[in-house]
Amino acid sequence: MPELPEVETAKNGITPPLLGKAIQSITINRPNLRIPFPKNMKQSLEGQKCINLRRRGKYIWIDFENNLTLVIHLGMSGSLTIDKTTSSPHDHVVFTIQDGTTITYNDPRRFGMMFFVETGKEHNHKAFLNMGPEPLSNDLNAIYLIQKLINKKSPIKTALLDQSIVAGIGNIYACEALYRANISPLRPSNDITEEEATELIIYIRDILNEAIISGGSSLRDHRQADGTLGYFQHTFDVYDREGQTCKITGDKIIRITQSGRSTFYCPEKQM
DNA sequence: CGGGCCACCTGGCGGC
DNA sequence: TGCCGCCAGGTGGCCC
Repeated sequence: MPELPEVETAKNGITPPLLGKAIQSITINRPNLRIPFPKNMKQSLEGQKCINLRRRGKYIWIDFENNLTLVIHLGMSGSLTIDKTTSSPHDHVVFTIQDGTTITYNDPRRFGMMFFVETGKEHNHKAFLNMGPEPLSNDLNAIYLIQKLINKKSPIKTALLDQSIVAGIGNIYACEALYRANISPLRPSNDITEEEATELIIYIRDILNEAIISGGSSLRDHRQADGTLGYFQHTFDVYDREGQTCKITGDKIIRITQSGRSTFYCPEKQM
């Protein structure tokens, strides 16, 4: 599921059942996801009360009373579900809350991960040390962005996927934001003007905010924590629309490959 | 050091 | 129907 809007949706979904409550028990069904589970994960969290939930980029941060923050990344196919009624071989971790509510982490491809950081020292961890600003905060602005792009020859689409430039943007929202901003994904990063950067940031924020309001995008049947489907995918302008017509120009949406990943765009609209 | 490529995994889909 | 290749919302290691 997981770019910023889907991660935000997942975090918001598990907040009501988890915030202010203690973990009663944890069942871990395999030794690892992309990396091994912390070997003390069960012992460290059982009986601990959750005191805050945060998000940084595509990572969820869950703070506990014992000064440990559980970091969860959903990889490509991870999801968190409250009181899941059907089980699957890919239900890797089940958190049972003090009132009996369960939160199940499911991840068929197992590209996700969980690890601990000391609360307040998150930024010392290598995952966050070099992470760029949150796109929905004022830390992302045109001056900053231009300065990051000025020495980059690689295409702007690739730069938007670089988490050290901006946090949380993935393949869908990079394509969609560039479409709205009328910027070709092929444009060299160092070719982007301050004016264009200003516009691009506005569209990045718009698209992420709209997706969050829609409950994120539900590709491949991915669901929100309460089991409902996000519906932002129905409003994609270019992503996964190869061969279909651009809603603005009427021309065909093209799919190309950049750095090994699909890019969708309208060559007539995006220059 | 920047950037491209590939590996990590499983599953769904289209083509033959 | 069945098999095979290709593709998938991410990240990071390796190699030029």
